Amino acid sequence: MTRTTTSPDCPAQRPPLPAGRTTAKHLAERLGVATSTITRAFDKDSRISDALRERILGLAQEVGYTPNALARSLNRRKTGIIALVMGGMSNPFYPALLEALSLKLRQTGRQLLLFVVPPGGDADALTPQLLQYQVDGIVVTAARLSSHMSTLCGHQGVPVVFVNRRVEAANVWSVCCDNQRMGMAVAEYLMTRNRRACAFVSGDPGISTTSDRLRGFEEGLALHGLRLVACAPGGYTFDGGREAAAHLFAAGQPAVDAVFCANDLMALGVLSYLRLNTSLRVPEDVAVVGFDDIDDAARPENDLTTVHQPVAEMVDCAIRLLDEGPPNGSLDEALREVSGWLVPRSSA
Amino acid sequence: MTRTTTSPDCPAQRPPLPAGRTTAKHLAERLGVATSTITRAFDKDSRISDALRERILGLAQEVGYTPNALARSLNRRKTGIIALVMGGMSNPFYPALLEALSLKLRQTGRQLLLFVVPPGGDADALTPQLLQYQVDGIVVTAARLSSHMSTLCGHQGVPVVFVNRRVEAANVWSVCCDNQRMGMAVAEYLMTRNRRACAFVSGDPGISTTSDRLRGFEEGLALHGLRLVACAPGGYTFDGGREAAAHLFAAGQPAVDAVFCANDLMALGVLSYLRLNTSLRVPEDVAVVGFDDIDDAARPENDLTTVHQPVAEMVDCAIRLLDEGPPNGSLDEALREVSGWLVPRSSA
DNA sequence: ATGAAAGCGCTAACAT
DNA sequence: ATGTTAGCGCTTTCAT
Repeated sequence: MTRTTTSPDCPAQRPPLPAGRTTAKHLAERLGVATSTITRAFDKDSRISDALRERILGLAQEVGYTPNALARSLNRRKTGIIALVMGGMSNPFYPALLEALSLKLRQTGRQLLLFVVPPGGDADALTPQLLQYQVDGIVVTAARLSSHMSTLCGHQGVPVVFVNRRVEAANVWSVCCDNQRMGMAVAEYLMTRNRRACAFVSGDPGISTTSDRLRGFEEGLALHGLRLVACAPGGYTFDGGREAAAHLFAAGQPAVDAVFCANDLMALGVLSYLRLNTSLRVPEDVAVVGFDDIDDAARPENDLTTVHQPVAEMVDCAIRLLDEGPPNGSLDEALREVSGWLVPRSSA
Repeated sequence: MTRTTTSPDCPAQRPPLPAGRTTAKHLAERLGVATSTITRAFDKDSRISDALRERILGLAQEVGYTPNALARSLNRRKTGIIALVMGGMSNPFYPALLEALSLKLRQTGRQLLLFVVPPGGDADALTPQLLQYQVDGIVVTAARLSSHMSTLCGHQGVPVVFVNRRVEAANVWSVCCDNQRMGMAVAEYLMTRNRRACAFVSGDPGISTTSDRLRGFEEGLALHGLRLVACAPGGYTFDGGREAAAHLFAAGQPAVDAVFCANDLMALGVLSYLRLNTSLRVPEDVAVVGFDDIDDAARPENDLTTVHQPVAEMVDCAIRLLDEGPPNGSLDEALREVSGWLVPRSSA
C-alpha cells in the first residue's frame, strides 16, 4: 500500500491500472517480461524460476488478475466445460445428481454448463447452442436426445454420456444402476415377505429405467411361478403415483398385496393414496417399494423400502467415460452399470 | 446427396471436409467469400443479401457448422454466460429456482454456468474460477459471498445479484420476497385462528431470510399485544425441524399453539414430529405454518399453510437487475422486493 | 453489399 | 529460464 522505494523495473511514474479487465499484457508490461511468461507463472508444471513466478502471482493477486479462460480455451481447444442436459427438477433424484456432478467436476477444475429441457421438449433443440460453447463433453439425464444429434456431437468430437438411462446408439455411452437385477431383487424380497399379488407402477414404459426394472421384476416373479397382477402408469410423479394407486385399488380390481414403483416419487404417491383414501395398512395389507432412495424416502412418516442408487458412483463413472474420449468400442463397453442395493424399511 | 451439376463456384474436385470442427474459414473458402461475410450471415441485423445468407446458412446446416461462441465472446467481450452460485440442493426451493432461472435465461439466448458451494464452504473460493470464464453476471443464492469478493466482481464490471437473501453491501443487488411483511401476515393470520402462544423455528438467524421473517412475525404479534413464546433453531432442514419441535414440545416447556417456520422443510419436520411423536393434533392443538410453498407442502398428507414465494417473478427481477449493469444507486435501489402471498391450507 | 486487415487475450512452438 | 512469433476462430473497423 505504501510507496517506499522505486525499484529499477518500476518507474517513478507508475502508470495507473487501465480500466476494465486486466490482461496478461498489462502484467507483462509492468513487470518487463513477455506475456508467455505470465502464462507460465499460471501453469503449474512449466519451467519458470520460483522468484519470478512469485512476483507475477503476487502482482496478479494485487491487481485482481485472472487469466481469461475464453482465450485459453480458444487455443488449447479445451474449455474445461461439461454440459449437463436434464429434464425437470421435480424428482429430487436429479437435483441430487446435479449437485454431485457439479462438486465432482470442480474437483478436477472443470465447470458445469446447465441446460434444463423445457417441459415436453427434448435435448435436440439445445444441442447446437451447447456445441457453440465448445464443451468438452455432454451428460444427458432425464431427457431424450435423438441419434441424429448424438451423431453430430460425435462428429465434433464431443463425447456424450447418458446417466440413469440406457441408450443403445452409436457414439454414446450410458451409465445406469443395474436396474434389471435390482428389479429382480425386489421381487425376491417381496417373496420373503410372502407377497403373491404384485403390481407395478411404471414411468414412461419406453424408457429403460422403467422397462429394465419391470423386466427384472417379472423375471423375479417368474422364478416363483408368479406373474404381475396389475400394472399402472404413474408418469414418474407423485400425483401420478396417487392416480396409479387409485386405479390399482379401485373396486372390482384384482387384489394386490405389493406394489413396486419405478421411482420413489410415485411410491410416495401410492403411500399417500393408501393412507388417505383407503383403509389398507402398509405393510400389513400392502407392501410398497420404490426406487432411487431420495431423501424423502427415509423420512419417518414414509420409511419407504426402496432401491438405493449410488449417485456418487454413477457420477464418477460418467466423468471417467467422458475423459476416456468418444466411444469407439462395442456396445457392451458403451454401457456401464453400477450396483444399487435394496434398503429395507417399514413399507415392505 | 446426389451430385448433379457442377456449379461454377464448386470445382469438380470438391475438397473433403476437414476433420475436427468446421470453422467459418472453411465455409468461406468453399463459398468463395470472406469470413466476415460468414459472421454477417449469422448476425440477424447485418447488411447482407438474402441470397447469400441463405447459401451460407444452408451450407452451415449441411456440414453442421455452428459459430464458435468462445471466439465470438472473446472480441465481443460478452459471453452470454451467467454464473449461478448456490448452496446445496436439499431444500427443493432451490432446484425450483434453478430451473426457472435456467429456462428464463435461455429464452434470451443465454447460458447458465452452475457453481454449487460445497457444504460448509462459501462462494469466495469459487469467485476467481468463475471470473475467468468472463461471465456476464453472477446470481448468488443460499450462499455467502464476502464483500471483498463482490468488490472484485464490481471491479471487473460483473454485476452480482443475491436472490432470496438481502445483502447490504456495495456493488451488489438483492432480490427478495417481502419477508418482513409476510412474517407479519402470518401473525395476523394466526390471530384470526385464535392462536396466542406462538413459536418460531429459525434457520440461520444471521441471515436475512430468517431474521426478516422473524421480525415481521414479532411485529405482527406485538400489534396484538403478544410476544413470541419460544424460538428454536432448525437449520433449514427437515431433521432440524423435527429437533426444533422436540425441543418446543418437550415436557416443562411453555404451551405452544402455533409454530411458524422460516421454511417449509422445517415445517414439514415439525409436522412429522407432531404426528409421530406426540398426540397433539394439527391444526386443532397446534397450527403449523411454513415458508416457500414447495411442492411437498401441497401434498395432501401435509397440506401445509405457507407463504408462497413467486419464484418466476424473483428470477425475472434478478435478470433485469443484471441487465441494467452494475449497481450504482443507493442501497434502496439495490434491494428489490417482490410480493409473496399466504396460502391457507389445513395445517393452520 | 462485400472484402481486407487488425485484433480479442492467451498459448504453443521455436528460439536463445 | 525467458523472449519471439504465430496463431486459436471470430468480429469489427475501414475500404470498396
